[in-house]
Amino acid sequence: MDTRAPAAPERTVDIIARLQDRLERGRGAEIRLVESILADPQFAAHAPIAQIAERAGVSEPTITRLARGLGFPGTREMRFHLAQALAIGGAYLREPSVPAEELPLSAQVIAKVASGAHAALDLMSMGLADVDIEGMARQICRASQILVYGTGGGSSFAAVELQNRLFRLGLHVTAHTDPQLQRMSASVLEPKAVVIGFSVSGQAASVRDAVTIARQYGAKAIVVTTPNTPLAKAGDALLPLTFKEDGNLYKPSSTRYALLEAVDILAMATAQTIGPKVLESLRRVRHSLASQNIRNPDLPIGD
Amino acid sequence: MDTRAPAAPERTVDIIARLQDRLERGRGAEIRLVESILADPQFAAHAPIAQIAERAGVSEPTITRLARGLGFPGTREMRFHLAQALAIGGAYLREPSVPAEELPLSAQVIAKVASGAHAALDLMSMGLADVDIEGMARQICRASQILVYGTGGGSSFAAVELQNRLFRLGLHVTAHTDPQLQRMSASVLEPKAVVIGFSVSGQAASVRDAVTIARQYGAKAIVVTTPNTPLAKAGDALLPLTFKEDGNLYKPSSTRYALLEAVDILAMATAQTIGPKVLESLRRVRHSLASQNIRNPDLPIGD
DNA sequence: CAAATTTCTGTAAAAAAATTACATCATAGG
DNA sequence: CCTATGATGTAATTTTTTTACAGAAATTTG
Repeated sequence: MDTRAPAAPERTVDIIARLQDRLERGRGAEIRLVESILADPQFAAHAPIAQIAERAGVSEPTITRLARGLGFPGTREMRFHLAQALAIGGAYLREPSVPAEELPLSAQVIAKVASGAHAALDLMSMGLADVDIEGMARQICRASQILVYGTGGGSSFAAVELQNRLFRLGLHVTAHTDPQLQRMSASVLEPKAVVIGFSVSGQAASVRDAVTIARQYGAKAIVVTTPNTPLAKAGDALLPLTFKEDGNLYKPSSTRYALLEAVDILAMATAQTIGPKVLESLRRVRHSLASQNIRNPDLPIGD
Repeated sequence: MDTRAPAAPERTVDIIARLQDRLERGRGAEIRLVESILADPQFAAHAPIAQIAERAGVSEPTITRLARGLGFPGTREMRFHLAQALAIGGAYLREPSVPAEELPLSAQVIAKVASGAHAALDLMSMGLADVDIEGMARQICRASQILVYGTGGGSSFAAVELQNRLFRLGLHVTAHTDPQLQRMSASVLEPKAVVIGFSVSGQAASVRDAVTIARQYGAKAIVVTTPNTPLAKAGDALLPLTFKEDGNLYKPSSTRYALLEAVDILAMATAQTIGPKVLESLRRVRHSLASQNIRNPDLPIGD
């Protein structure tokens, strides 16, 4: 029997992304198979394995092996996930194969934006596999004060958003998007402060300076940025930002979705580390809003 | 052999509705089976037929018969449609394929955030099928002035973000997150202005007021909000916000991803409507940043 | 550069799953 | 109360999937 344990599946990433990933890594027969599945996923989702194998020019066991390789227990599970991906992402599958010109403009725009966003999230998730997020969360919730830095469209947005998420947890957090304020605030830190620096490019000088200054005064620095950049090297702990721009100039950068994911992951991990007592803080935030005009408890906190 | 031609499948009606229909019409064993499938469609969509039969307390052929009765050639097809229906219904959206308890905390957090984000995007995309985004884009790019309103965490974030995206296109756009400024600015609009109002709840009084005031002065109003809410009724054109909160209190609301998608769709559609001359505006924005420290042309504009 | 080892991949056999054929049982109509 | 129709289960059959194994290809090592 083949006793290799199935490779750890990339559990958070959708099946199409995983299949595309295999195109790079895989070998002969598997590549033919994956190409064939991606070329007509609809077919692969219903057809018996024998027919899929025939079309792809591979043997039947290769299909079972692919399913296992992707982390599924068998082909039935792989089919299930393929069917779901098709239902959802008809648009975002195989961008090039759909002659975009034939669709109405609205549908094209939706497809482009959604596929870019999904792809950005998937890529980001994949790069996070070996990151010690728990450790970062522990540092954040032990900090006496938290300063978040980010400059420029995407990064300042992420910094502000992280401030919004962390203050709800009852933490002392301040975001600075102004370069001067970043350097200034870093030089008057409390002891046991933690700073968090965002920069997509990893080049933002003010953020790097602020991080460096903060560390000189004994603060810990978490940086959310592209690996092997000046900022990445300046921090204590790196949350790597993985992204790929698609060069569509009309479409806003999908990297913002990856940044938002990074923010949410830090915020959620911190909330869980603090534990149930954050629920009280969240309840109070909600309560203060309830006095306004928002009654539905299913709505997100704060509109 | 059973020579009855399979009944023509009701392609227009989804499988869940058809199953519910069977509950009325059907007989003993079939009813038990359908009840069992509807109780846990997840399971029915991937379990082997033998297990489904056992749970429902029916024999295996009954399942094949049900599938035929619904108009499918066999159980494989029924499974396929069930999986798709589940995906669309949002009951199951890119859940990790492995029980969460076995994963380390970090991986759980990543999985929760990522699957929530994917789900929010998918749900949003689906609700956009019949929306006249082109029309909205035309109005935006013809406007003499654009005012964007949003109050509260998610909605103000979206308003500011849309401002960021539209000013890059060379448009005259201002976002207001302050309730007083919203009402005030709406009452001093230029002729041929367009206002865009964001509210997740659809209840935000200041946004609704501003939209109403703006329309009294002849401006067109696009609203991005939940259908059938006060704000939705107050606008000229609705970009419907479709979302479902999952009740995980530790996780930041995934609805922000849907808002970001709405922003990007409006921005991209507008950019395309304006056409190639926006590229010049975008180039200038980039150029002004290049004088700073950012050299890599693959990076998103503005970090 | 050849030998050895590891990794792929197909064939064929086995196991599992789904379907068919048929017998039985229940039920509605006479 | 019997008969006829249709529903349901059992068992046999067919189809589909998976496993086991062996040969081929690729990679590493001496």
